[in-house]
Amino acid sequence: MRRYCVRNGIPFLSLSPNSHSCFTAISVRIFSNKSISKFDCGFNINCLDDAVILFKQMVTMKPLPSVVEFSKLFKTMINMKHYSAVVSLFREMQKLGIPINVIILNIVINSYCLMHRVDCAFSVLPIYLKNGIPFTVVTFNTLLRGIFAENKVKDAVELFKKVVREKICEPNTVMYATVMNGLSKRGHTEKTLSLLRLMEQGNNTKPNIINYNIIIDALCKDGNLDVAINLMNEMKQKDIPPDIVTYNSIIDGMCKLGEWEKCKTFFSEMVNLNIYPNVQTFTILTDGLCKEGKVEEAKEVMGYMIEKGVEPNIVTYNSIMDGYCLTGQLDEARRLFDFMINKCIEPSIISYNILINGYCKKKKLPEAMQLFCEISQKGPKPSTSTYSTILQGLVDVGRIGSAKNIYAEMLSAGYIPDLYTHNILLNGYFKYGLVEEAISLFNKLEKKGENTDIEFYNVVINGLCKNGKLDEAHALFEKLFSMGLLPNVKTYTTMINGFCLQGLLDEAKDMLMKMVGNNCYPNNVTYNVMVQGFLRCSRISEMTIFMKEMTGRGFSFDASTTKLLVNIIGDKPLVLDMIPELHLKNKK
DNA sequence: ATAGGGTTAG
Repeated sequence: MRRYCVRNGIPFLSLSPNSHSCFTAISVRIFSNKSISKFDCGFNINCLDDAVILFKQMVTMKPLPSVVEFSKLFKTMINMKHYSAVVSLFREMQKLGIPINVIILNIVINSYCLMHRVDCAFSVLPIYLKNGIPFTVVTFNTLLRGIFAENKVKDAVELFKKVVREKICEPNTVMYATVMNGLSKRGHTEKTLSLLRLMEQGNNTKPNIINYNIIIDALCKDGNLDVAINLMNEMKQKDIPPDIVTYNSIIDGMCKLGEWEKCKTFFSEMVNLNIYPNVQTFTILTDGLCKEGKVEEAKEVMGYMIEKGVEPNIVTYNSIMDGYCLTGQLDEARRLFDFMINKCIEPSIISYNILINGYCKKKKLPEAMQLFCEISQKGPKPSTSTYSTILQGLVDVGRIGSAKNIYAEMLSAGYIPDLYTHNILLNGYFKYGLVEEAISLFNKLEKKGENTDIEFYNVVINGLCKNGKLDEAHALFEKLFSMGLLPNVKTYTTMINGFCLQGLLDEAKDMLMKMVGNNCYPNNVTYNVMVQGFLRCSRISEMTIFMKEMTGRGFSFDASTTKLLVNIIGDKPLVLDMIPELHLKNKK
């Protein structure tokens, strides 16, 4: 029997079946992301070359290795992110007439999806038909994931409906989970919940713990903890006990609302149920505390977790470092950074990004730039986020020209800007009045038709409003619905503000009605924007009524409203007297 | 041998 063997990193065929250092093709052990110190523990594929060499050997073997071996190889290549190479090798297989099956085709589809080439993924479908290979639920599930990854929510939902309606395949819990996750991560919590309810009605697809966890996490991220906890109780009743993921989501939601007492309650509850907090649970706590500026308490949590035998990981340290940056303790952040290195925990690119961001937020651009240069010499490879962070820093100090240069540098270095990058740039262009530049970039990006989300449109709508192009902004807003993008509270608030700035109070009020009608509820910013609109138009009595509703719901005037009040009616005590609540707030 | 859930930075 022929066997594979590796010596000095070079794989070759061995005909010695009894050699201990050799493994059969079936038991080929392939390691990708984990680095392996010894070669004698199996067949290691550590780079693309290894994979290609192995492939070349495999295709010359007689008899040919089974398609299972090819699948394993391809999967390993996917783990190493060599997606396009998988496609090339697959083409090679086809050329050589090597038999294929549904699994290897699904893997090819996944490769295209991971390359963000859903269009190409679809072009694989005819190969199934030509070879008489039936699609499986995995085929469509992989496609759905790919479509969502390109933010094409509407297309994904359409495909899902088509699959169900035309009974192309029977959706299973995984497919529901994929669609639910795709929807929930893009703000469609309502639809995600509807899908859970739809699953409950069917006989074959009763929701499992993963389906519940997806919607619970989405609700928690929305701050809708009441509904999340109701669902958790529902799970318990249905004999699907919540697990560590469920509790971590709930605790994260509670932390972000600053509900520390409830955090503790759930923490105790999970421990009582023998679900032990893990490093993620504790990191949720350190992160939550740091985000509130309570870095010292976060450090106490870290001490506690170590006491309990749970080792902090890089995410934990990063969260605390970010806490230091947020509270302006940049030196402390830098100490911690060095501490990590001393503990042999290599700072990740995220650690660098946090520190760079810390400097940028303090407007210490030279320090930020220096760190940026440092990593290009040693340390982790900069990420798209690193560039975005620097861009944001430059935009914040008004250095649009430098930002443009860095952006160009980023492109020429082969980085693919993401939504954040473009949002920062567009926002910068609009903010400094480079409207032409902004619109031209927007048109270019929109023409590509992918990688846009609601935040992207929020930036553009806001920019148009602030630059006197309300009509264009409004038209874009209306277009969102036909694109399957759901305006969020920011979108509506931006439009309301746009109307208010032009004195179009009635349009602003209509928009407020519209958002509530679409199950999107005004937040503090929305209320403040409305109040400022009323103020600017001196519609004080309407404002008073509106304000009663606002304070009744627990919202209050923010700094910008107070400032406007001082400017407009600061010396008119008579008007102030008409607004008793405000009087109270100002005295506080 | 292929597809699904929770933590960090912009």
